[in-house]
Amino acid sequence: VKRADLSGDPVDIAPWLLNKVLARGRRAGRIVEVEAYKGALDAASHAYRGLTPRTAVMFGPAGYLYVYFTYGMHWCANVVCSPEGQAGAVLIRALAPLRGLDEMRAARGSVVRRDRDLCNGPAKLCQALGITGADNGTDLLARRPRPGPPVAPDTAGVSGIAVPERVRLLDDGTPPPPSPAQGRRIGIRVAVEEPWRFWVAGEESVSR
DNA sequence: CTTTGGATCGTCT
DNA sequence: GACGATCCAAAGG
Repeated sequence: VKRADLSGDPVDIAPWLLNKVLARGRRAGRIVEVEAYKGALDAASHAYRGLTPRTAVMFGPAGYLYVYFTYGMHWCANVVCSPEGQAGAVLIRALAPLRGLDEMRAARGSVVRRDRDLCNGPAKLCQALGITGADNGTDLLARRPRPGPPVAPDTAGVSGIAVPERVRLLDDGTPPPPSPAQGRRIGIRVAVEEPWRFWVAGEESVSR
């Protein structure tokens, strides 16, 4: 994935992101459901009211991860797609699990029975991949994990040097669906009518 | 399968 | 001080 491909109108970028891969360490899933948020042009966007500490990442360059906390307990992840000073983003709403299902299941808890329930929601996929506020501002296009200060036992490699598993956006060659399903966004109170949600038709891992 | 209500806290007014 | 780009358990069909 190239940064230029992610810089533009979120409504165009969103369907383009379908069938790309979101990965962290061994865990990976195919993006099957997204929503576009058009920043200053979109009353439902967190960036609608302008630059705040929370929304700062959205005002930066494209290809970075915007993570926010909601409902007092959940994290959700967005791909920033900002052409020149705009603050657009695409919310990742669901993944079809590809690899590291065992780690996902461990991270999600024993509640989950079916594989399709591991990542079929914006907060569920963050839980499955271990995405939290600590990942806000991550460059999704960075080639390699850079050595970081935090040396946690569970992330330390054989060498003893911490190798944080960073969230990445990958293209495994699967093209976006030629004609994705499209409809209204979910869970918002304003700009409800805009058809800026896109998903892979017939995919079972799309959110309920 | 669907519907309903509770949990819980960062963020901005 | 109000509310949210949600999830889950419980209960009913």
